[in-house]
Amino acid sequence: MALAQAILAALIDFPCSGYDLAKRFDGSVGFFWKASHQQIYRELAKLDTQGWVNSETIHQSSRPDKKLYSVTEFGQKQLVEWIAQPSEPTPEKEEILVKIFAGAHAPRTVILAELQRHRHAHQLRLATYQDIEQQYFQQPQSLSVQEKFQYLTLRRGLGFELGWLTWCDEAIQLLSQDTNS
Amino acid sequence: MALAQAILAALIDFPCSGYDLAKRFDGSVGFFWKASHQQIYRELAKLDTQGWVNSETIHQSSRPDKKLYSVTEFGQKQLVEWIAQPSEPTPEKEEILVKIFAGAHAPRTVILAELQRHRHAHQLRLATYQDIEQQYFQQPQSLSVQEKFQYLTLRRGLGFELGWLTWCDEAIQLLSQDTNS
DNA sequence: AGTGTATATTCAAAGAATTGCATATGTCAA
DNA sequence: TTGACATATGCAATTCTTTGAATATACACT
Repeated sequence: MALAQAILAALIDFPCSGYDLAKRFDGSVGFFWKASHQQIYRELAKLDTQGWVNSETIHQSSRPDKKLYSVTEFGQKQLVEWIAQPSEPTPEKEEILVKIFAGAHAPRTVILAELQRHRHAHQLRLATYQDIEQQYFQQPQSLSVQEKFQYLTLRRGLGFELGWLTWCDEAIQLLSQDTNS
Repeated sequence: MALAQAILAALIDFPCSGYDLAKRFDGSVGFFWKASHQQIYRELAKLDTQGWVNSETIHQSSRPDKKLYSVTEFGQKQLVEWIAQPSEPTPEKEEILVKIFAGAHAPRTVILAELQRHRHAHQLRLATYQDIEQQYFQQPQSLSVQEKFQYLTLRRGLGFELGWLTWCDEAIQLLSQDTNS
């Protein structure tokens, strides 16, 4: 499973606590690997016992104590080895496509409403990604190595959302033509 | 979980056995909802006890007996109700993007090789989808209702694969420019 | 004084998925 | 006749994920 590696990838440049990691997952890694805070805490504990990360308890006066996690050399080695192992494209699991597949058995209005909802959701995400692109990635040629890789994940996000948007429009158009079923 | 609904959707027009369903999942529904045969058998048994499907044991002389499953009226009602419930876009889980996110820590050649592998995989899938489009969906305007919905799932598949292909090319191009790290 | 929010971690139970195995029968080719 | 392959279904063990909590501190607002 790639959760361990997603955590290592997020932690490697910026050591932080489980709580911070969970928040970080909402903003960057989470765009392509979602994880709840429970998942993250459990995985961190496991990585700790395996020696892939180190933890250091930080006593805080104004807040609850926290554990600061950082990737060990061994952990980094494991991450690089995992990257080198060939992997298949992750199998798709798309609820909306299951709905469309069975769409002939539901009222047309229901299908169209659901398509509109999705269109809207993807529109919002697209706008978010476009904002990030505007703010941080104006000149793709002059990016640092780190930034180039981050830029590429953002580009994939943009492509995803644009693709969904285009498809939603196509679907709405095709299904609005006739009114039967 | 949408596995139950994916099974209903696949079964509703063509009643069949678990074995046939598993094969069917490889060819159509499986493009957007993967499931192993164990998953399918277990879920069918559950749907049977819940009354969402009926099963009829067919004795075969030349082959092992099989159970023919068909969706009940109650099952169909459940499916339509599920379709009407708003759902969020399925959270992404993409290993290759985790790899790219951590890409600065791995040798550039490894990253490029992995991108090439993915490019190839998506190329193959795109070709498959294009073949299906050529064979069955020449005139999108004159499709039956059933076919329209199937066509739309195919269109999403085409968009997916084309999007991946475009991104792989962009990534390979950007990462080939310099050779550091 | 009470309510809400942010920080910070963890447990327990249930549900889902994966992996590997086990069991049959029949056909076809080497 | 042996081995591989297609048909056909299922169990068991493990792992992974999800859901719903519980616990604790501190600050800000009303």
